[in-house]
Amino acid sequence: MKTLKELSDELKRNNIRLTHQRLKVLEYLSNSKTHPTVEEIYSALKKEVPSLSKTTIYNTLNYLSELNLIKALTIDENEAHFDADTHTHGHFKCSACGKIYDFDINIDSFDTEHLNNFEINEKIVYFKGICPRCLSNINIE
Amino acid sequence: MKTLKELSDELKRNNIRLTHQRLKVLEYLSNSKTHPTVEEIYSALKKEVPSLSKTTIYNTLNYLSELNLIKALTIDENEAHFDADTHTHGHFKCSACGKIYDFDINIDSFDTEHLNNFEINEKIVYFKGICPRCLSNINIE
DNA sequence: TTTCCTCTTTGTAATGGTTACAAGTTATTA
DNA sequence: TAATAACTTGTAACCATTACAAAGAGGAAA
Repeated sequence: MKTLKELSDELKRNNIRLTHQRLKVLEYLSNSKTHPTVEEIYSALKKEVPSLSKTTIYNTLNYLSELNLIKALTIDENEAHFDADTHTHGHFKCSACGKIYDFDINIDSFDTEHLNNFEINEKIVYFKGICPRCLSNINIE
Repeated sequence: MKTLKELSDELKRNNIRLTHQRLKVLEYLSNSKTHPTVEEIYSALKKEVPSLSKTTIYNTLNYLSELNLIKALTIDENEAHFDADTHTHGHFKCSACGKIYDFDINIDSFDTEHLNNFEINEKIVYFKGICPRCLSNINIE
C-alpha cells in the first residue's frame, strides 16, 4: 500500500500539481483496503469537499494509473476498482457478497516459457468463488 | 477449444433450443481462435443471417457463460472477449496491437495457502505487454 | 392439422460507467 | 500584477450491455 507521501512525491516528480482535490483522492485511496470504486470515493469525499466532481476523480485515478502508482482492477465486470497496493498480488472476488480480497502469490514463479519473446509488463491474477464469511452464511440457512 | 457438437449437445441437455441463430454463433465461436467480441461476431454473421440481432448474440453468449461452456474475458477494459476454450490457460494482451494470445500455465501449481477457507471456482491469469510482432516493428522504426 | 403454450428473436429504448468538452477557476512564473 | 498553463466542474456525449415488449417459431397434445 502506497503512503500518501509516496503518492504525492511521485506526482510532484511528474509535474502534476498537488491540488486539494487530488490530495483528498490520494489520501482516501492510500488509506483504503477495500479496493473502492469511483462512486465510493466520490460519495465519501463529497461530504468534505462539496464542490468535488466525478470527473476530477476519474482524472486523478487515470493519472495515477498511467504512472503505475495505483492499479485499476477489472475483476468486476461493470465497474473498475482501484488499489493503491502495486506490489504484485492476487485478487479474490466473492461471487456472493462482491467483496474483493487480497492474497499473496508468487506470480514470478510461473513457468512462462511460451512467452519468451514477449515483453511482459503486467501480471494479473484473479480468482473467483465464495469467501469464508458467505460460505458459513450459506450453511446456516 | 470446444467443438460445435459439444456445445450443441450441452445446450440440448439444458433444454435450450438449438435455433439457427444460436448454431451460427456457436459455430463461429468454436472455430475462432482470436477471442472475438460481440461486435466481431455480429458483423461476421450478419452477412449470412441478415435478420440477426445483437441481443441474440448477447443472449447466446450469456447462456453459454452461465453453463461454463465458454469464458468471457475482461482483459480488455471496454469490451468483453469470448473464448470457447475453457481449459485453464493464460491470456496475454498486447498493449500495442490489442491482440490477445493464449499461453499455457499451470495455474493449479500456485501456492494459495492464504485461501484455504475460500471456495475457488475460477482462476484467471492475464498478462499485458508487447508481443514479438510489435516488438520487431518498433525496432524497425 | 389445429390449438395452445412456451421459448426465441428482434428492434428499440433504457441503463450506467466512462470520457469529451467548454467555461470558469486556480496556481505558477516572470 | 499580468500572463500563461494547468485544473476543476457540470453537462453532454459515448458506447457496451441489458430490459422490455411485440412478433415469430417450434413442440406437444388432441
